[in-house]
Amino acid sequence: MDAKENLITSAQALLWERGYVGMSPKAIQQRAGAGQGSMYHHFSGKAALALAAIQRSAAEMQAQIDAELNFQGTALAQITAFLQRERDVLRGCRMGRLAQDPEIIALEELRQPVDEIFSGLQQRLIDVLDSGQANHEFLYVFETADLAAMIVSVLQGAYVVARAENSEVPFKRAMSGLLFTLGTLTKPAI
Amino acid sequence: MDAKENLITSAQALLWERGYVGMSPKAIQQRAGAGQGSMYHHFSGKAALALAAIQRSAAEMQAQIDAELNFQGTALAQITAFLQRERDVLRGCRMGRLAQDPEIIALEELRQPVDEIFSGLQQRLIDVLDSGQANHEFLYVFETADLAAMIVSVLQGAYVVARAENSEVPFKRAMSGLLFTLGTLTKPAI
DNA sequence: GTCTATAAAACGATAGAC
DNA sequence: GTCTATCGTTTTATAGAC
Repeated sequence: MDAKENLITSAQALLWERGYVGMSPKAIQQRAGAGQGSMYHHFSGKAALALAAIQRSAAEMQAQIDAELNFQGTALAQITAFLQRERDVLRGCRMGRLAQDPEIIALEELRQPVDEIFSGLQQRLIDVLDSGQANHEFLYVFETADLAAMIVSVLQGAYVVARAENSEVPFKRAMSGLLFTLGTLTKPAI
Repeated sequence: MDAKENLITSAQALLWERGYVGMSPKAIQQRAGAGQGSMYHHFSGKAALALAAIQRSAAEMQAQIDAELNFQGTALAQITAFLQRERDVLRGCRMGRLAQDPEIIALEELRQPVDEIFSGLQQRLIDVLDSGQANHEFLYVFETADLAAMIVSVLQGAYVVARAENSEVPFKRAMSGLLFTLGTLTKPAI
């Protein structure tokens, strides 16, 4: 087993569960099955290890997003598929979790990967919506950047509300509401 | 100055900024200008003080929501006014912040006030949307619970994305996108 | 009610042996 | 590379004087 790898995956899990503030070096080491010496040999400290873990998580998410929003089918079909993929709702979003952490937000280098995921996802959605506009899939001309920001926000907010209520129900409702409203943009009222 | 009051408002601020995990008794005391003895005289410990602070914050938010969604004007007008009120975007939502905290979610009594705020806000929005449906303000018949969950989620998620990008821009875009889509539900395509 | 003293454990890291 | 020992600080209290 590669201790350095174990430390990174361990930190990834703890950042997801407890955030930067709630993650201690000791907890990382125990979960990784590594000692103090090992951790401080591979990383200069908690911040450096967290950076490696965040970058890894960001890369994993980016790969998933790239695979999902792949420009096949209509804009609505792509976005629907993206929104309906299986998610561990009550666990929340790895990146959204970090956006709430005061230390992540305070340290530019830790916030940057989080920023890039959200900026990149929005741009991807803008591209999809723009192609939908070009193909006249929508009944309206709209600011695609606004719709993209709204879609990402529904997803992030639905995780938040689900955790608050300790239930997947509000998440599913928010997705249904979003898919309904997006649907009305493509077909006229009855 | 009432030390007990100072301790509660101090804990409210720290919960907002740093969450339960990131808030230490010492920090609460310093911000409140109170000593150890004072805090432990008024509260049995960190959890008890946090509960008082969360309940206070929840009550304040509930009062604000009640004042804002007050059944005057059309459903769209009420929701628009609610969404457009001034917000300290980069500070985020007090309650949404707590929903991400592992210790808040783990302790039923700490999560409950957070749950109630979100459940209550959704119910309020459902009532507003139902009255809009009854008055035939919309072009569509839809599941008002789904739309309510979506609206609350956009708001919560927009805070998250704004913090991730350290910018109010995505928040404003999400609001614009939401108001546009809600608008299309009330008037036909051109 | 508030103060100061005390304390066991955890935090975040360093040092040096192996 | 990993281990153990050590370190100063912070955490989350408790105890008892005032």
